Amino acid sequence: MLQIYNTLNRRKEPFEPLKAGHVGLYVCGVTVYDECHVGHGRVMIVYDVLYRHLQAAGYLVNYVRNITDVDDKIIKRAAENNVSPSDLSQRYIDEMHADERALNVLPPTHEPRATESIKSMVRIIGRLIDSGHAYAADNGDVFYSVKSFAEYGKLSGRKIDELRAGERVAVDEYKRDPLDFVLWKASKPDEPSWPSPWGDGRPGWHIECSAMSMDLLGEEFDIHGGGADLQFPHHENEIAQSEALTGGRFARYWMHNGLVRIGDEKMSKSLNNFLTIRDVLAQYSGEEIRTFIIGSHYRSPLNYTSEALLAARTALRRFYTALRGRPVQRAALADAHAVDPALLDAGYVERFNAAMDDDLNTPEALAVLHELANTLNKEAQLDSERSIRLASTLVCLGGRLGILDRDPELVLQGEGDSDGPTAEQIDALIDERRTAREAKDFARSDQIRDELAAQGVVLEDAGGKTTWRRD
RNA sequence: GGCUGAGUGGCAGAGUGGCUAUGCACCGGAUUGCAAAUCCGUUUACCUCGGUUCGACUCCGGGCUCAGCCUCCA
Repeated sequence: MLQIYNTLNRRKEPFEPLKAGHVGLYVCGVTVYDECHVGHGRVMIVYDVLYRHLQAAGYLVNYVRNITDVDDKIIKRAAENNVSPSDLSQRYIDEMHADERALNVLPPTHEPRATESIKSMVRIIGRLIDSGHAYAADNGDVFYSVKSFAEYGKLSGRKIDELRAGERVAVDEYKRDPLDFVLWKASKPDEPSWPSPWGDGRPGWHIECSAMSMDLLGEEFDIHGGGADLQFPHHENEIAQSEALTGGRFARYWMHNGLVRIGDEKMSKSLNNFLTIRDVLAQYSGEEIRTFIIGSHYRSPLNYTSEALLAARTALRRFYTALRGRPVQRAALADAHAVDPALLDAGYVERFNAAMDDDLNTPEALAVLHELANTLNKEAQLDSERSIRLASTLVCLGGRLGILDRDPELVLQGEGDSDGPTAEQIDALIDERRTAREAKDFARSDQIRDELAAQGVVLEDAGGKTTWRRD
């Protein structure tokens, strides 16, 4: 049974969905004013792995991940670039989708944009004002009254008094209390705006997620996820708005992924120390990035280093080497819910599931795959029944993590790699080398191997045959 | 200052109140014409000080160090 660490209670809890067999999952997506960086990539991948695991466990998952496409930064960046905010956000949405494809991230069930749910936001804000949880200020802004919600702080473990003592909240003359946050922002003349009972304006960030999640998942739903940096104030505010509105529970399980660091510091736009997914893709494959991400537990901080990326590359090469030449019925494994158990090794599947059920312990799951690869390597015969079953298990379980779904031959031979000799040239040299070896002309044979090695091509003689791969 | 969380072998990174994590690296061996890949074996741990316990890296408390949040942030 799946256990999830619930930030609300600070412990692992058995996952019990509201409605048997169904899961409503909401994840805070990105604000689209720039390219996605590795930290965004981690969110995409972590919840993609959760999505895949839930599906494999037989759940019908309604996975919602929003797009914030109205925001101060978008407006500012659009003005700088002399384009409309909607053109700017559309451009970065397209780029985000390209990044996701490169990282083998499945599209969520719904990907709502904030600008498509403005009516819901206005309705919610109106009700919050009616019930005394919000107030309209004289300048057209609407604020949420934090002290009107007794449980404020329950997610992040803060108390209103302590926050107040911090004295770091910006003072705003229109706020009744410095802790209050904006639900609706009056717009300036040249900014995007929508009509509302409080004048033309646009929504605050926090209300967007409450509106979109409730629109698509209902007032109460199963899992809400996002980066650890959103815990406070964003998620705290979502809870305050939503539970004040409905009087009931909002999300039942709160999941927070750890942040990506670089040089022991959080990778972020504001620190300007980020690498975009695109930057990294110039050097490493999406699958390598993905393997790097799932190599640590999702709640831990993760340091970005080239050593770690190279380690991920090595790990993948080991898996693909183990799979090379072994027949696998890929088609039969494609549908995660409907794999015939007879095709798989029950022991490894069980260990893998146990790791994943333990709050998505992907490093442990990966360790199981390494042991599986080891067992597979010991099975000398490529097409024995056992070999096929083990290889199928490796591919199937790898697929649950979103890796190992490519043709080993193509991966090892550097699919799409344009530098270096062509496959035909390599094959010709291998032929020549074989002739030399048969004549015991090892000088020539080694010369050919060295020349290819210098061009990044590694030859391997095994079982009387020579195979090659690009390094 | 307050609130979270973390400190594991050369590196990355799981986990457990007493039993091999795993991968990379290192060393030795098998295999190979030599390599590569693979297999086998070996070495190196649990921040610190107390407490609980027959026994703690694992539980409890103090300390130290680090990170995140308290302002937009995945």
